[in-house]
Amino acid sequence: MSVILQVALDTPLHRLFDYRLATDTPLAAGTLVEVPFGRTRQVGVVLGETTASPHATKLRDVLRVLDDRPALPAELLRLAQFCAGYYHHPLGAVLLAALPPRLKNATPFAADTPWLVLTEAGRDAEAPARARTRRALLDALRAAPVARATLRAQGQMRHAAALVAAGWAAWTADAPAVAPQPDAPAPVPTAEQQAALECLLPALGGFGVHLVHGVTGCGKSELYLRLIAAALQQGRQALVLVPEIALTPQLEQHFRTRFPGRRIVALHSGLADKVRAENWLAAPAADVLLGTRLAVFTPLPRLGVVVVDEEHDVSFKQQDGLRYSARDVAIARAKQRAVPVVLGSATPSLESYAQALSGRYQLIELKTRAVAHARLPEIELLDLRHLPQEDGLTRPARDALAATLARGEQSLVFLNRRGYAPALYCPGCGWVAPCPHCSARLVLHRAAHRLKCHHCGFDARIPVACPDCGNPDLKPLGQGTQRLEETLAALLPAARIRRIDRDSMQPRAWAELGEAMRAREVDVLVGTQMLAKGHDFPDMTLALILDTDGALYSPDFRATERLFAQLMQVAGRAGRAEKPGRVLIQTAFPDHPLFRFLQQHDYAGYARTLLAERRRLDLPPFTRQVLLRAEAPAMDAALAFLRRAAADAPDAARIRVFTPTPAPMARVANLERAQLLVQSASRTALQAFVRDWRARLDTIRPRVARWSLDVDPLVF
DNA sequence: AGCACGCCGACT
DNA sequence: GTCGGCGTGCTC
Repeated sequence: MSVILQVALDTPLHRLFDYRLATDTPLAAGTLVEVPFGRTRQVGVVLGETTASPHATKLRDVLRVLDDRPALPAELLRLAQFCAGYYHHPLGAVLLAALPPRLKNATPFAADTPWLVLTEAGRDAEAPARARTRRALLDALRAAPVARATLRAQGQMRHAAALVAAGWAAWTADAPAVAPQPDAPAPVPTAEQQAALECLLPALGGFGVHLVHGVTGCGKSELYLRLIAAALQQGRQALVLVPEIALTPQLEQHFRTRFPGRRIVALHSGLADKVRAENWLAAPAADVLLGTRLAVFTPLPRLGVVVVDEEHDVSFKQQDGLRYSARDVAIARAKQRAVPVVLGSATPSLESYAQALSGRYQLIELKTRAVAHARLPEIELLDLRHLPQEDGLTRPARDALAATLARGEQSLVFLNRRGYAPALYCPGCGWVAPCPHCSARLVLHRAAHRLKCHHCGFDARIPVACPDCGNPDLKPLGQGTQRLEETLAALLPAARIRRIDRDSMQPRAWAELGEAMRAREVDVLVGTQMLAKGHDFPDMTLALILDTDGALYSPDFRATERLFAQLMQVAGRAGRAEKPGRVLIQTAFPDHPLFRFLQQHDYAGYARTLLAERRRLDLPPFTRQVLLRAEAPAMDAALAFLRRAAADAPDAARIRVFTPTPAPMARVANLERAQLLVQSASRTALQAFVRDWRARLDTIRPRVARWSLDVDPLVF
């Protein structure tokens, strides 16, 4: 007998494809199959069966049912369905984006054995006293099975192999249920944490979004751990999302010491394809799944609670392909599964904060630092209108750096401009090196002997002379992190200086940096916004912030918002120990209201002010950002089309289209780029408008080269 | 997205 | 005469 299968494929086409399959037993929805598609082969997901197809004459046969890997559970199909609708992305593309790369590959995947477990013989085995690592591993196994990936990460594969060879341990596909091992004792909660727990614990068992707004060092993690412990106690699973790979190993370690008897699995893009597939397959049996944004699409049959740490972090947004926000998908998933989701941040995103103020999310505020004696740092403004600068540094800034070094403490210098200098200019005629592909200026990278465009990636050699007047004496203009590093080296010859920016950091160098900081091998950290997130350095007592002024009065109000969050995070880095921290900010606009809130460490006040400002400007609450890229004639046609569609929208929808910056068009890589905000007072009207408009965009001529929809709505 | 088909300009 | 540019259309 043969059936017709409806298969979702990874194409930009918003429809399913029908295939014939000779079979007697029905295939479950979610089963993976390999099918011929055009002249290629593709892995697809079976979503249904029919007996008749409108494409009966074109039907081709399924090549293979991929029964070496489990079918996607219904739970995940539902989540993908939501994402496809919400992000206007083809269902097949969503489903295949959710799958780890190795499982998208049709070549047979040997279901592996990710868990190392203790054998009967190993239970009472005694490892030689001298083999300390082996003994420790044996003890760890007595408590709980350990994942292969963990052993690999800890460089313990050799010892694991030795235990297996001795017959004391074995690799298995599923970690067997372990003898219940008590969770490690939790520290005594502060009164604030206790109050927060009294709100959160009863929320287990039902959907709700809880926004934990807590200052740096307030003990948010302890709150997560207690909530997760409670969920685990009920036999449920926890999903924990963090913004960066760099944060997963240390967090994993933290969880492992707190929950020695639990199965903890990590998932992020830094894992090798095979490990990632193994962990994805191991997730249904795990207790805690810890990972970056991609972990939000992992099967978790007993999901009990979701935690999104640093919820404001932009790393949760995927910027290409399926442009999703893992934070928002996490909320959708929690809603589908009727479990609570906890969003935590010292500087919540405005959209989350607005939801909390309106009462749709529960707001939990932690205002005191849990770390003993920790005080919030003093924030001082250095007025650039009155203080002269030398190489971008004022006298008080220099003195503070020298004094901090003399005390043997660490400093951080924040300058959000990588490269040597943001421009190269000719003192003879005023020429400034422009990017030939876009409207930006080229940035001087002196060490690499290049001029680079930070917008479109254009890259050229440094010219030997001015192309306009022939002057060979071209000068760097302004300060970049590389030049600042040079200046600081001259100013503080004894200091050990480390630069942290996209040019200096290999993707996974954070752990090493943390080590170096703790070992006091670094005196001064210089860097860009990369410094604004992540790690705590206990002996950092000075943060110096340079050149914020561009973002202060940027026409894009979101730039100012981002700046505040960054400054808040950087300020939080200073003075976590008993030593008081100092934050110095060089600015020509000390009267800007942002600084008043910053000095009072009042993020909530700042957020409220911004939200009030938006209301005053009568911005409709629901916003979607649309990015278009096209050649000029196509862009004109697309914009006209969009405006007409907005004008034609029914009155109830009140669709508004506007460009957020005075100069919305920037030339990037020879394409016009337009950034548009589409707004409406009604979320559903906006959703319908965008879907309709998107579908018709494909039909306008000349064609739009590329377009994309930003991931999440701004709401206030 | 890929990939082929097809219709016009500049080359050995 | 053909090589190849990218506009248009198709994939069960």
